[in-house]
Amino acid sequence: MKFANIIVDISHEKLDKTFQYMIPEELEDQIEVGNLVTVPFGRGNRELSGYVIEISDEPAWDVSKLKYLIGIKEQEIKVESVLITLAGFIKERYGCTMSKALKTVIPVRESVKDKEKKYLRLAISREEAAKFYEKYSNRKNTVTRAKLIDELMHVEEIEWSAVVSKMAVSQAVIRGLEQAGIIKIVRSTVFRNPVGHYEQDERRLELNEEQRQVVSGIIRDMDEGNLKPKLIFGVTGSGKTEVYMEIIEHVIAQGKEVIVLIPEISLTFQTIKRFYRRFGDIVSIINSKLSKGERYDQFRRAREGDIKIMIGPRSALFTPFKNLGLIIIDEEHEGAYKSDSVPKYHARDVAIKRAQISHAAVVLGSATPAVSSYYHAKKGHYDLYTLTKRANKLSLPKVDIVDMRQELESGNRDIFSRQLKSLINEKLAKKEQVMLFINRRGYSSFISCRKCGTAVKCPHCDVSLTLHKRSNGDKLICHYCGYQIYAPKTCPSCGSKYIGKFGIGTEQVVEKVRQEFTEARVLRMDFDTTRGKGDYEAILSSFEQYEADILVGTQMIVKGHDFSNVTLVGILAADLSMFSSDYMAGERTFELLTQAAGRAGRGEKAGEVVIQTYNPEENCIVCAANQDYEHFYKNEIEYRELMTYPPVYDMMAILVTDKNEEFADFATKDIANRIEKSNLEGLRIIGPSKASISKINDVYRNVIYIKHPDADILIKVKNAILRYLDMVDAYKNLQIQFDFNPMGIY
DNA sequence: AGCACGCCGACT
DNA sequence: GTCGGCGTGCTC
Repeated sequence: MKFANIIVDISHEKLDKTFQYMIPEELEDQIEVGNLVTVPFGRGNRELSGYVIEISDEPAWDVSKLKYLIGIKEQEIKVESVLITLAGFIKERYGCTMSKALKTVIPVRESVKDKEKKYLRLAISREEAAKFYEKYSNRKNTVTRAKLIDELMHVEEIEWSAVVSKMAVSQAVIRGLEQAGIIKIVRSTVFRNPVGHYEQDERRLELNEEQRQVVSGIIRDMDEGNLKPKLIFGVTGSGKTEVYMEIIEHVIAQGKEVIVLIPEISLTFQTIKRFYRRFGDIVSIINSKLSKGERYDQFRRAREGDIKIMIGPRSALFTPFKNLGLIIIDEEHEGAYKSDSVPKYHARDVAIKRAQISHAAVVLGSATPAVSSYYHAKKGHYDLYTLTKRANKLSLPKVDIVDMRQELESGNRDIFSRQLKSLINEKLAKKEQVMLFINRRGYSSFISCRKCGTAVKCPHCDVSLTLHKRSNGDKLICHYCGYQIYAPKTCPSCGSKYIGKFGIGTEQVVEKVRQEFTEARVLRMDFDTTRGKGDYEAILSSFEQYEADILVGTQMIVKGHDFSNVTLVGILAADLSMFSSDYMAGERTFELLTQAAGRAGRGEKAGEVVIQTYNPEENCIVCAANQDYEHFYKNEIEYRELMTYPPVYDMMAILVTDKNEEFADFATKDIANRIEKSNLEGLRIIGPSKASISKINDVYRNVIYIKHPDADILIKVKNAILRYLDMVDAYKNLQIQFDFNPMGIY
């Protein structure tokens, strides 16, 4: 007798566990992990479907209470079984429930109505049709019938909609011919193709020597069965995409499939077009703008072998390819690869896992590799390939660091340094464009009292409210819970009139730019101005077409867009993201600055970059200015080693939240004590402490960090905590969340 | 989630 | 005495 552990296909917390069923003898050798099966469930034995996630020889439950599963719903399991194994990995490592993990991994079978396409065909032989054609064309009132038959005799099959719209044949005619048995209507489900159609274009760029070496090296590794992840460290403009395409071509030629991950933000029309041109219809994309139905279609096309290359963000990782050969992660350092909702998985780790299961290769690419990736490459866990030459022979921009403390000392209290100001004027005069980048994260514009110093905070969250200009009166909005009030005129805590906005946001920068450079046309790009569907592209293309002189924006302006006429990039405040005690702040700042600086001088004209900062000696800023990754890395990894932070140690954040502050505190302490008592060698515990945002939406947040060089130990601790919480009744409703190697600090 | 069971009030 | 209101708890 064999037993199957099954996750039932219902999304509810209470059912979020496995249920064990007996496997009928006749199904015993058919059932595998990954099978979709039907089971009797509950008192009424209603039939539910569920996934088999484990098969065992021993019952884990009172046998008299076990039922037999009914049958296998779908034979097609190979892909699902890979994905379910992947879900198991996600559940285990990132600490979520199995059904949550399954839901991220397997596309929900929505009630998707396939778009039906109707085609017309002849129902009779061509010779017979010719007779009818004769007959109809000789009559006066049946010319359209004749026309349609004639067409069908030549092309065999026409789309219904084309017949009606282009040939101006009415429905009555079609129906008449159908009833006469001359034509038939063929229905077929068509998959929605979000890309549209492109001509394949055989022209390709000639690879340079360096690119060729990387390509042949990686291909050789793959063919020899060395499936260690490959990291391509290629400077901006070194032609990584060309390298990817060569490797992809090799994999496709072997009859295998490819997943290409790119950060959502750089999923631009150009990128897609490039892939489409090279590989044609076997390419598809998914992105967050696709509807669930469209997305499901794409996955189904992949599973049915219609497409071989899937391009998309994080979630493209779960494309149900049956014979996956390669996963490429472009811009692998991007924070977007880490999910910010549960399960908080990192696409890089999950990709490596999936590749391992399917014996596929993983290629990571970046101009500024994540510290952890470079660390793994140096340790020999990844194979390192480098591209040092800029394929298009552009020179690096000239970067200056301006010490804003000195500006202040010499009496300039403006947000623009004198140098930046004069450079902007210079560029404007030359009819060149300028990008101004403001790092709004962690320093948005809030209102505070000059007298008592308190900032106006959200009553439900432990954050300052952010000022938003509105025509009907300025508002203060909480970015976490959405709470909003009209901006007060006096300080709510001391009543002082000296209350005002503090800090800078994009809106203020635009205002200041308009004051300072009255002639300049200014565009703003941030979260607020890109909410609509095509907003993002609209702003970029408008700037591209020189409809503005200055583009002011947040992080999103620095990612991957090349404007040939931009010759100056101003980084208004480089250090704003470094105020926190966040161990990744340096890495993020370095990446951001390097990327921002890289936006200048992408055309023929040389570029200039001004970095304004209050910490001009800070390592990440100096290295970013010099475009010196190696030096930055060396410094950063020393710090991580010293502090035993990832990637040197693995780290798990344990977030404990509850509406009742005392209870949350008590529970967190209790959990921390349990961990401490376990006395695991080498385990380091930080906390318990309040999260840096200690309250969101009236829920109190505490955090504990545990660190250990071995990720498996952390996972064991996590599982022990979960078991403990399950045992204690008082913790039944306690919310606990895990984050493995978090991208920052809570 | 969905269904049975159960413990109350208002009906034939 | 019975029908059905929804509140509660379980589902291998």
